[in-house]
Amino acid sequence: MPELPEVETIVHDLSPVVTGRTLTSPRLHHADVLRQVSKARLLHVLHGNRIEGLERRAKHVVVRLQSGERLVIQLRMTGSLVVYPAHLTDDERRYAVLQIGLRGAGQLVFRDVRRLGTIWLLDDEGWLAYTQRIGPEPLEDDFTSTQFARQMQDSRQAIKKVLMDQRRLAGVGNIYANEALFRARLDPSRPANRISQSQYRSLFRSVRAVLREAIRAKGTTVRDYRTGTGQEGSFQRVLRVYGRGGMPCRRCRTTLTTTHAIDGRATTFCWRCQGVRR
DNA sequence: ACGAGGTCCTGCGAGC
DNA sequence: TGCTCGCAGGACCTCG
Repeated sequence: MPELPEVETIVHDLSPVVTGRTLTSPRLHHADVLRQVSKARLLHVLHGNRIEGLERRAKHVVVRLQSGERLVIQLRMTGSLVVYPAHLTDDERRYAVLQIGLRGAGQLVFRDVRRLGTIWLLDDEGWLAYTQRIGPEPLEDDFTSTQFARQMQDSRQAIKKVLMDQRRLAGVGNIYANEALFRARLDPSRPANRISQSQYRSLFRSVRAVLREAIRAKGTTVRDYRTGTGQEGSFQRVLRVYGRGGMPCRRCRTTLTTTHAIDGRATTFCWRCQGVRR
């Protein structure tokens, strides 16, 4: 579920709460979420360790530990990360995958209903390999429209799919891909290698604008997503296309269309504004 | 090398 | 009411 703006919000909210805390009695309730680390090793490394900082890379939460390792959590569709008081209610314990005591500040809990989320424990070398597989961060100050176009333009695949390809660009998922393409007035199914440089400039600005606005709104809550303080985001109120199939285009009142033709994911667009052939 | 498609999970709402 | 089916914000892996 959470894409770049949601993870940015979670990290922003939780960072001041968890940074500098010593970790106590970690508990893992579902070992099937682990990648490249055993349960025994994860618990051993976490216990007594200290959180140096909380960061975001693409859609992933990165917990930097004093020991030098990084605990990486991919929230995927239904994952959430929340700090609860020391004792969890039954509701809070439900779907808990990993809970870690924070000395003096309750518990850090990774919850995930569908359990598609994953947990990684990486040393410097593992982290380097991990982060190098992911494309550039779209909101970095020095990221340019030219770089952006270079990441996409060699593919014959639909631009929407390419935009969501994490190896090409970090952090854009289905919601913001739909929104950015609408704003740039681009047909989501257009092959990436058939998009002009000026259209790439427009898409670049749209991607950055929509991500920034969504961060300001603390993310988009469709169902499960909550901020680090347990609140709903508010960007769902101003979505222009995502989830609005059958409703009128906010720009021209034409009925919006939803298809699953691109990579099997819900794609909503305005055929008139985005120049889609019917 | 690239792209298509399957897979990991559970919950929910629609439709019968 | 209760069942089945399809769908859901993601990313990885295998196959061709």
